[in-house]
Amino acid sequence: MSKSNRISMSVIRRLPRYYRFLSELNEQNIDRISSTKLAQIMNVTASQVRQDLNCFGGFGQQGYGYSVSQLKDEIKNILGLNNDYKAILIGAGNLGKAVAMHMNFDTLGFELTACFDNNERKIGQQINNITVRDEAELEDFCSQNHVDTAFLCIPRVCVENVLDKLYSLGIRNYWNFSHYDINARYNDTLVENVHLSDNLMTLCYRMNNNN
Amino acid sequence: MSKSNRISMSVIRRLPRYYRFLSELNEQNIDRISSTKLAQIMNVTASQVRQDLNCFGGFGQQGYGYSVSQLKDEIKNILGLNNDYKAILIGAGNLGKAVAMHMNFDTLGFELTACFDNNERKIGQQINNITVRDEAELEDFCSQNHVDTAFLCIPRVCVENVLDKLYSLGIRNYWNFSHYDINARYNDTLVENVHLSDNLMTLCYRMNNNN
DNA sequence: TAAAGATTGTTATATAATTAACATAGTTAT
DNA sequence: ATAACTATGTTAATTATATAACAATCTTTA
Repeated sequence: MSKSNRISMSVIRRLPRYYRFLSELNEQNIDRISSTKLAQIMNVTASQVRQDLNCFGGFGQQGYGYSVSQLKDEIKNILGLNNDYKAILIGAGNLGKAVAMHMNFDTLGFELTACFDNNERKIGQQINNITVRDEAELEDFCSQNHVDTAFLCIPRVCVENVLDKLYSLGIRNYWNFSHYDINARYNDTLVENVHLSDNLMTLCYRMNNNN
Repeated sequence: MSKSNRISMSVIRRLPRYYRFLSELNEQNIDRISSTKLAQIMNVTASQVRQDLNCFGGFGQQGYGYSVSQLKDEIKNILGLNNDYKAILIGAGNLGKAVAMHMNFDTLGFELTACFDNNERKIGQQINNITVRDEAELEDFCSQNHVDTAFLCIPRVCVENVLDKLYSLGIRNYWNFSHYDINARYNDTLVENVHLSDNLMTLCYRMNNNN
């Protein structure tokens, strides 16, 4: 984390991609790579690779390149994937379940510690060793357990209500699958949005204009 | 679609957001809005709003602003949401199910016409009036029915195999939830990726550096 | 161990995206 | 009908991002 003046979002959003490709190379027991080679594989320019990496420090060596496993670990550290941020999931519908079952949170810096829903039929269900709790227990749980992040997998109309509660309980970080604009209501929050329908609309546009 | 020389991806990816906010305004029976007002609501600059919209034509009127419902419809047309692209879903696991049940495809320019899985237990299940078919039927189905797009909700290791088949059947548009790099294998394809873990890693980074 | 080759880190250049400025044209109020 | 506003469309300026260039330095080989 040597020279972190202020890293641009463009760079930050590329880091997971570097991490993925380096992990693959590592699994293939390739222990050395040049920016040119890595750029080819990732379909970017070598310049970009070198500039991106140099935002965080000189991990390479002239005439040699980069050590795959070292670089992978560096990026893992930069991303902070060794963290153990406590997360709760709000909404145990299809999307919530998919998210809970599909992701390896422990390799992503998180631990899913609880799951809440307000639907009678969902409460009590098991998802990956976690029992779905009644949303009414949210306040109790959050005051008794440290919670860093909330994953919101509930319909847009339900968000405001839940968000106000979560915010009042001190939660400031959100992984948001709804279309509710969290930052507009609380601007001291940190939000990553997953707008699936936006993504699909973009595909639609591109299919129409084929580009 | 008047002055569509070449629209930048930055602009294209903002269109769904405009569409969402305009739809909201429309539901609130607000029939008129200025770029300044819209920009405030969306937390962007008025310049950007005007510039973005003017990529596609002069939808506003000096001294008045924009008609909300007209502008909404224009953007809907630009995005091509009136289309009826035939889509198939590959993978009826949690993620695939979530996607199938959660999205209103008809409002997004698509129609989900079939769903495939290679897991015995999944085959025959019903998802939103669609029966999960055996992946072995994929070839038959695609030759008997027109298919525009495939939604890939299968593990990375399974993609290559399925992709080769889909490509050979003429499918060139993909909504990809796996980490397989489709464009690297077939560069004449149109791909929108949903990389959930990349997104979560980004959140992790931002929590660490709180920005 | 010295010369040739490779590849980084970094600075300079080019391109893209965003924001600002403003003349033009329509709206509103009197 | 006219004057005072309002807000667009568009061009200009600024800022951000991506690419290219290259000197510095480590590696490899003979």
